[in-house]
Amino acid sequence: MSLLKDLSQRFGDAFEAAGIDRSAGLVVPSQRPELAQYQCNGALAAAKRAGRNPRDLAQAVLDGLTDRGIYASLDIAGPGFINITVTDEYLAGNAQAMEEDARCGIGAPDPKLKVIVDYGGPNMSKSMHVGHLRASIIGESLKRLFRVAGHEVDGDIHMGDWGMPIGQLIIELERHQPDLPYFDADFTGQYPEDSPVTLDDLSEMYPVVVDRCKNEPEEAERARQATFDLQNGRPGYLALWRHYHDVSVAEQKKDFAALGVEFDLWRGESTVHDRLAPLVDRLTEDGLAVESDGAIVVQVEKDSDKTEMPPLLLTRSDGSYLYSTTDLATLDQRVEEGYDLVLYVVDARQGLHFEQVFRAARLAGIAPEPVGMEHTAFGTVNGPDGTPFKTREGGVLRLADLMKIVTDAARARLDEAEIAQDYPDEERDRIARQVGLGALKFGDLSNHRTSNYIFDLDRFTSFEGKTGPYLQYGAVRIKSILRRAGEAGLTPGPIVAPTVDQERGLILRLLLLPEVIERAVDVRAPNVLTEYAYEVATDFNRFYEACHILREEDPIRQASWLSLVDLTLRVLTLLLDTLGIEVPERM
RNA sequence: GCCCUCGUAGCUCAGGGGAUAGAGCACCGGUUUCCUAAACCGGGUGUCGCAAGUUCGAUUCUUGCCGAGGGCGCCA
Repeated sequence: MSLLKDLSQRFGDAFEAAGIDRSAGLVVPSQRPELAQYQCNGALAAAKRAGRNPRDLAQAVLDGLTDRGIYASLDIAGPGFINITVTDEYLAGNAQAMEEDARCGIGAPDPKLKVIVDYGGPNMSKSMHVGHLRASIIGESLKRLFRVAGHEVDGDIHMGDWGMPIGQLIIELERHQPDLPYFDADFTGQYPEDSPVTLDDLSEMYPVVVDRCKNEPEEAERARQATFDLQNGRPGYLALWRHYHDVSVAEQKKDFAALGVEFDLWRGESTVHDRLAPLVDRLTEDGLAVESDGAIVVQVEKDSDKTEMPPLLLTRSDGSYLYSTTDLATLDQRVEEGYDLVLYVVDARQGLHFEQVFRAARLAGIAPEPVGMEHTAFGTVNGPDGTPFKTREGGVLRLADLMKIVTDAARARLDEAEIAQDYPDEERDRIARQVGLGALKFGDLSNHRTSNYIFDLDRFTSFEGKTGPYLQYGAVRIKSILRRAGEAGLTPGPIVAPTVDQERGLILRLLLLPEVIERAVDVRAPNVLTEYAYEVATDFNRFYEACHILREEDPIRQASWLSLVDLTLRVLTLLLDTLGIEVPERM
């Protein structure tokens, strides 16, 4: 059990003995570290409900505490705060228990959930730009976070591969190469095995055709028709779709791998295409889906709505399907597969869409009440003018280019460091990539998920202060110590009571890990982890300055410190890994 | 018009019913015969957008207003 849970239980017992609900015993880290290590505020809130004096109640709680030997001091402050400081022996015992636990004290979740994280995947045909950065790394981080917390988790890219963009790309290719067999409805032979286009071709074609469809209604109509034909199984279009799909996936697998993003499932809208018609039929038979202006819709408004809620569109008036349809069908599939919680890591601007889909899913019984559906929204990356970021040339910044910029900056920093001179080129390249990506990911993830933030290249290419590399550097320092200690034949031993402030501070920090993980899971926010990881690294760096492990003469103390930094390294590595940040061996 | 998100230090951002609201950057200064100085130590700044309300206590919750961004049936 974590230290905070242990203390909370002890105080809960004492509150119960005083006739108050045990939940009042919640113990949290002190907001005034110079006064105490922990505090319990329960007496304040409980006293007024019970009609008692807060300070008297706090005193009664203190009187009712058992095992008083673990406390170094207990006192009542101000209107009724209980300030708690524990003994160094108690701290050491908790740290030792954490060091011995394979999960660093992170408890099992209750209940354990089967979770699917939908990263709001990219459309086919588009190479990734900075806009995709947030969905990818926030989604990846949340997936890892839930896994670390003990849940069963799958990450699904959920590609946008069955909607209007495909129809648009079909008519655009036909415009360029009308003689290809895919466009001949009467063609009965074998379609070519090789794709007629590369992803670069698709990337070029896409904005052109989107623009034309916007300005020319007849082109938009053709794209709609092509989408409809594809969705209804026209063989040439299906064959072409397969090519589009394969070249897109091949490229995206490379991009995501370079970014360190690993999907368990490479599904997409097309995965559920067989379920679309039956789903619409079913909802129509149930009377839930109705015809409206030629389209089929589900009315999702509630009496409690303060404003009109537009219906969810299941089909266009031509009978073709939209992403609402595929999202609903995908949800249907996920519930069948036993997922308890679905997280949609998608741009906040799609909030209304998800509200509609979730409501329709509840109404239709697709997702019964216990199944959680959440739009884990994230904000936009803006330029200095407050609107979505564009490069100086007015285009989008490609993700691959951004990664090169940060890697080059890290390499330049490495060149300045004398210590890196003798590293093999291969290792230097790897370090540059790890550090650059570390800066990039930490910089992005340390913003709160939902807030829009201003794109600042300097933030992603600076490696000092509150940055990813600061954390990596802390971990590297520990690896160096452990390496040298090993060479000197030193071995870690039991963690003993701390005697130095910086040592005590580090232990106090490390012991908070289980609650930090819980909090991050609760609010689905990686920045809870970045904040804590920075504090851990800072506390370690202070300890490092104050306590010279290899030079320490007392072998008991030295062995204890080796265990302490080993635990620190495990915690840091766990946090960085959850953030998707790698730790080099040296830097 | 309605709905959603946001408004915190010069800049970029955290935080959150509790005591004295934090960090990085920037600026000034200090630390290296010692485990990696991508580090550490010191130096100061706030009408927490404005106004009411709930509360023993509000920057945090509620409402209204102002400002920014976004969304509102056949795009995703």
